[in-house]
Amino acid sequence: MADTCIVMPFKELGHSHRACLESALSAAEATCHERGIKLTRLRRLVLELVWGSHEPVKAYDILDKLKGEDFSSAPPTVYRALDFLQAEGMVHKIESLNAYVGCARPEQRHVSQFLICHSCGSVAELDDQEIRKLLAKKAAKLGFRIDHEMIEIKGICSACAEEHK
Amino acid sequence: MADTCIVMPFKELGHSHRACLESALSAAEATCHERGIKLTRLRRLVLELVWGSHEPVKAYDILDKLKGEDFSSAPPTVYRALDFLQAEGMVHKIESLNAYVGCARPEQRHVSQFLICHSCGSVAELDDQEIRKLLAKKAAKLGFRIDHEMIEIKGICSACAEEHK
DNA sequence: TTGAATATGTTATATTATAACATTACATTA
DNA sequence: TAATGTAATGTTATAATATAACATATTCAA
Repeated sequence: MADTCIVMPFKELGHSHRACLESALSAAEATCHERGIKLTRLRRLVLELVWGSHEPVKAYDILDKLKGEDFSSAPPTVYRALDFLQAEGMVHKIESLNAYVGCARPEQRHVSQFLICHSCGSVAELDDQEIRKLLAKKAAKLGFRIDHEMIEIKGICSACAEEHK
Repeated sequence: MADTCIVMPFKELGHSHRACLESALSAAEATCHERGIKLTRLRRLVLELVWGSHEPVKAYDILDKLKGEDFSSAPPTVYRALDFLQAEGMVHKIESLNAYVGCARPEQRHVSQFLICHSCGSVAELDDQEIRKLLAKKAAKLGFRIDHEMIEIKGICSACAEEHK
């Protein structure tokens, strides 16, 4: 199964979230620079807040946290920043949760499959060509042309399964 | 690809929606009878409204249509009916649209993959074992135990593709 | 330095969904 | 059939999510 790219694994033991966050921020900076777009202070801050954990973050929770900063904390502020970050692949929206997760690989456009642990709430992101190919094949069989795929799988991650054994 | 069960195809030329609706309602009646649960007048009406078309229907649109009937048209009325219908497999929620579609096979529990045409808005439903198996394999590889899968694919159905040729 | 484009602020409101408690309908059985 | 319990629905209020529309500020190129 060399086709499975794990864009973001479930958090492992000894995960340094500080390093994780910093790497995500530099990837975002680099990508913006490359694309000639701006990671403004607001956008960067929202991105940091989304990256606060590996659990999906809600727009209004971000909004609350913005209150400590010198930004307007009216809804459009955060939704606009999220729209930008989404469009640039720096965050993904989890549709079934109305929440957002950071993406570690904004520079590389990809199609994600999300695994969501409903015990610890954390999310892993895959970019699996085999899954995509199979879906494409099935769709083609029906004459359907795919533009966008939403795949969100809920269950229990291995760490949580261990714990409750 | 004998593994692909098309629970609900895209609407075909000459589709008789009257027959389609009636068949869905009898399937619902039969399933309720079998399970010893009640398809009350309200639930039946909401189910009919969801089955008004092959396009996902919004809760508040159903609510508006309830206004003509002698039911309360406060939100809980419709959400409760939808919750019941969902739990019994008579409707499915399309998470990426916050909307509901009818299911023609409530008697047979299944896992759906939805194809959503963003030109005509209509939805097809598959229950494809090959897709499920592949996802199960990928998840197992990561020690993830799947409880629930949401697969919503957006694109252009063949009829719409023909039309815009 | 001015004008166009982009980004953010602000106010209001739309949309989606649930909590909490009251009432009604209905089936069971004493 | 009256009493009782459960399921279903009604009602009021509010929570949670998201966008419209217009105002202001910033940036940057001409």
